Amino acid sequence: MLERTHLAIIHEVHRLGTLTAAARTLNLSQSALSHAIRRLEQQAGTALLYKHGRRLRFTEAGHYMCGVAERLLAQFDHAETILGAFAAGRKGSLRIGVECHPCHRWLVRVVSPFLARWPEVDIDIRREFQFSGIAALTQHDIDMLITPDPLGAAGLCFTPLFGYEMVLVISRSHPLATQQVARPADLADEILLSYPVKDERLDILSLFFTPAQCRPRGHKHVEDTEILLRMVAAGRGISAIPDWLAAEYLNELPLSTLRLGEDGLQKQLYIGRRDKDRPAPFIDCFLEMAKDTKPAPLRAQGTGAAPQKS
Amino acid sequence: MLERTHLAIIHEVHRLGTLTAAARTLNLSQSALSHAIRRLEQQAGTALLYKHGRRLRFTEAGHYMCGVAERLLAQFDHAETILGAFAAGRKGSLRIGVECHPCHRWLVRVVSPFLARWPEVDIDIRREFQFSGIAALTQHDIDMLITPDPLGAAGLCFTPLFGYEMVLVISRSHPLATQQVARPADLADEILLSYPVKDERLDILSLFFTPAQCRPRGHKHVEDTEILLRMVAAGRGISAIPDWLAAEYLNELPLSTLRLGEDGLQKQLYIGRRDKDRPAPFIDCFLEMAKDTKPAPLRAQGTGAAPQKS
DNA sequence: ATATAATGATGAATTCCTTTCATAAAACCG
DNA sequence: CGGTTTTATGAAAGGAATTCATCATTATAT
Repeated sequence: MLERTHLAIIHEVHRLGTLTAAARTLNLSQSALSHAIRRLEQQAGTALLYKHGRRLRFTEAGHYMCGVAERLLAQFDHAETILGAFAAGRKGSLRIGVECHPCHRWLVRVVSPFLARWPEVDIDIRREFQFSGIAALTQHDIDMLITPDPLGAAGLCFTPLFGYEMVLVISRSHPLATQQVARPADLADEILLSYPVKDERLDILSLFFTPAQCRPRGHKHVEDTEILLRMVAAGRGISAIPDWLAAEYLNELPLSTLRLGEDGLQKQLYIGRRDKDRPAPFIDCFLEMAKDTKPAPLRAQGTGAAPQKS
Repeated sequence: MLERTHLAIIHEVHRLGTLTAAARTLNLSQSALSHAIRRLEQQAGTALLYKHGRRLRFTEAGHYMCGVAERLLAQFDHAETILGAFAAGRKGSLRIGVECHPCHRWLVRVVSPFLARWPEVDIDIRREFQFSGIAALTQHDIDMLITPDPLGAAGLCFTPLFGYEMVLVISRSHPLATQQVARPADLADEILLSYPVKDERLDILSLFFTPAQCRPRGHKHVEDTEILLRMVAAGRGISAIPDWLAAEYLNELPLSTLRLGEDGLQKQLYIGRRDKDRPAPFIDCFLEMAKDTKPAPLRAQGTGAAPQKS
């Protein structure tokens, strides 16, 4: 029967390349590993490793088991961590996924007081997901997901946090800076700057340009908000960001904001979790604190759309 | 350390409600389960079960472990199922190298029915090799190699697939189109069109021109068969392709085929693999299917050499 | 109430599986 | 060709899981 030790052995052999090295890190003899693998292979009826020179290589089945090992060992480790948290009289750990690039600043404002109040709870924030954030949540890779796109999935529930408006940011010296509203056609000759996210997850493309059958002239990815906005201020492109984020920068940089279309691009941020999770009190608490933390208030001094926000 | 057996015990106790019942389904004694849980609890430092009447109830931590058990056990089971599929030879992947540019159409005719028959086998076709196809095969970069040049290498074995003849294709309006046979000297003033392959791997050069100490006037590389033959038809060059491939195009394009030299340029296609590979049944099956798939039959209506094929 | 059945807990003994030890075989490296 | 590194293997040792026998507790039936 496949056991955790088998997975650990396979994982270490994969990581270190040799049985001998793996044996060292596992505090076992090389012989023990060799025997263990042999036994597993006999039970499974298929080889997992084969000798290539004096090293080992994985067969297809072996490679498959590597993947299994990586996933399962992580889950074992996590389970033991949580068990330790229970033992220590606290409740556990909270892994939060964020599918909203600019949300980082807001999230920090939620997490800081939470950590103070639950000193025993570990928070882990993840932004990269193998597939989607939803999948990560379903598969227990994370415990909560902050996202503007609450795609329905069985066993999940989403709570609205706050509404906001995606606004266009342009340099204050841009010809359009005097307008209140931007239309797709106005921007056909611009370079769009965005976070490095798939096109279909960029609202300005999917909800603004594409319906108007129109595209900006170019599209570049920028990781960092500060740099992105400095590039916009320098007239090297345009971008779309949440109104509250724009508000934070209107004092510092020569930027103007415009509404995207007549009605603006209205969005809503949600927090999702598995609905049949044990009701750990600190999870509920995090949710409450998140709901009570609105984005930094707008200072009504920029131009264009942002100040008119509801 | 948390082991699979712990999870199995917790899971069964949760499912059946009592240690005694769980012990029965697990083929263990009630005592074994009791001891195992006790050990785990001591290591974890927290209780998982507590007596309620003469039954057992789960603590918070125990409930959490139930969830972990359910998820992890399912993954263990699934992993073992897949491992069984590997062992039974149903699952795997087949990386096929092709050292024969025009073989693509033929290969598709082998692969399609194969995929239908082995739904769990993934096929990956590779045409570019860092060194040679033979090296790729020896180094386990591919699992099979389709090639007309079975260069001997230790540990490899080659199975013949079918014989064919490399024929010269020229435009039907070419002065030579009336002849049956082409000689190197006839072609000294032509532009040779070929797939982008090293000169030494082009049979028309190494087996036809070079022995006669003669070269065509020019040599250009073309990736695509269709385009190559259209260029030939337009009189922009000549080329050498397998007879069966030529046959497919003789109806569509104004082409003529000529035999290369008195005896023609006879070739044979082989399929090679490592001879001490664990004999996965789907590999043998692929080989059988490849042997049974002859190239599209010749339609004896072209001119020149092709119709005389053996 | 009391006997009876069902269930879990526990310590000691035992069994079985894992690990180690010692050694061989193979492969790489100068 | 030795020296070194690495894996494979059989036998022996060690240790952890399991069983056995028994007790304690609680529910159920009479």
